Amino acid sequence: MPFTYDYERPALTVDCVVFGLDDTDLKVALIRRALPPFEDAWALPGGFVQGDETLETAARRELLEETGITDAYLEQLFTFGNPGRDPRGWTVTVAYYALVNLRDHAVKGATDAREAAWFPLDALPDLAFDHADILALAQERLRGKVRYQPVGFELLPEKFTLFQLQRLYEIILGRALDKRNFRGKILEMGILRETGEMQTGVRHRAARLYRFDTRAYQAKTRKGFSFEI
Amino acid sequence: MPFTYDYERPALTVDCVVFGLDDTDLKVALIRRALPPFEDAWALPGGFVQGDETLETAARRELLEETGITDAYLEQLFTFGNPGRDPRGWTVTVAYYALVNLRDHAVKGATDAREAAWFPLDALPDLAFDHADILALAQERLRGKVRYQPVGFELLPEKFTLFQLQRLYEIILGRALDKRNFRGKILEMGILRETGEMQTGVRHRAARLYRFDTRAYQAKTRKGFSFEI
DNA sequence: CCAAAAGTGTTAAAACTACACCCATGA
DNA sequence: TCATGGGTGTAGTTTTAACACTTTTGG
Repeated sequence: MPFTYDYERPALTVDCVVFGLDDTDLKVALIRRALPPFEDAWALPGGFVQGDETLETAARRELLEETGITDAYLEQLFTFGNPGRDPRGWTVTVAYYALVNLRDHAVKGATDAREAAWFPLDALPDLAFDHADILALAQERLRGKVRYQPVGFELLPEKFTLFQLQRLYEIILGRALDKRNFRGKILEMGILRETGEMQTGVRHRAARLYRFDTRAYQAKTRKGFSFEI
Repeated sequence: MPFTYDYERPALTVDCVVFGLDDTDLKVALIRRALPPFEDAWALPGGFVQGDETLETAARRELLEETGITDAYLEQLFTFGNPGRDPRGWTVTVAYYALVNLRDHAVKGATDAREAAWFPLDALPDLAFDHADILALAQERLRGKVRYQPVGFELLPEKFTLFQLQRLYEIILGRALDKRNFRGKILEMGILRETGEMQTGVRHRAARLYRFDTRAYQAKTRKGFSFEI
């Protein structure tokens, strides 16, 4: 059943840049395309938006269908609409970026009979369409955002050590941070709560586990506090 | 000549939130709609994107056609695609915000036989579609952006006094700033150049006129400088 | 002479930076 | 016993915030 319009209309897609963090790297989830164009090339998970869903709903749906990821932190990044960005014709894509923790979303992805894998940012394959541009913009946005909003926690498990948090910032910002200064500053903010639990199964002294205290953060934010690393 | 597709496609529009600054207020350019839906209601300037132009090109074209504004600072804001946001059917809009100085773009706008006018942000009329949401988001984005990037200058004439610049920040941020601290900080940055000229036609002591020094800013930025008010 | 903004320094408090050692644990 | 991170305090420096008066100009 075809659709007919008086004027030319674009195809509308969403694409997701999914960041995950492991012990040493920031990684991105990519899928291998099963169909032309760019058949067999790696690409961002994404697909066509349906007329009865919001853009964010479409992004979450595609994320689930193509990588098995649910409940990710998701935020709109930018809309790419250059003529010529898709060889099939006029296609506009609304790009999102997502933050997940790699432990929970470790090896899923083959759900939709498509191959999916995590790639470290410094060893990316060639990407389909203008997905390399989208990814570069997402990385830049993440670097900017992480300093002024507590989004980094989305990349960690619910309970985490201060060292994990520090390493997260070091990886994203690309520079070393001073341990004592970092710990002092972040604890001073009063937006972490001790869980009372300790790390287990590590081959060094066990660290305290903290949790991000959303309520405290929101309360402080209303009183003029602003997060900054 | 109709266009036929296998799947449903959205209509794609751009909308522009154009900010202008006068002596006391931040204002927004609105146009009065000539056609249904929302006939005679005030709305953001904008319109349909064509298949052979970029999104930004479309935004600039609509801005020119509907308000006569050219050469504005323009930046993509957010894409709104909720089903139901347009009573005519599935319509996705890529919103931009623009910064212009009101002196140069004072009373134009009636170009396209449409009524256009500047409204202060605290006395807005009811707006068509979800344009009130778009405008609110643009204002929030501007408030955030202006502190970390030197975009405020786009709202001023090319040559401006330090007092004009300070008032700009006071208006956008909504709080008073200390004169000596502000002047010290901004001059310290080394991104303003004295023009050697003075204000004329004011009924008080004439102030020095400065110009934003793009080259100095870029050079400093490459060396790690980062703008912050 | 009045109103309005121009222009100009200092000081106290707060925030930031750099820096080093002992402790606990599992391999 | 060794490697790995856990955990802790201080001093010097820099940045920020608060604060008031004289000057110039046009009306």
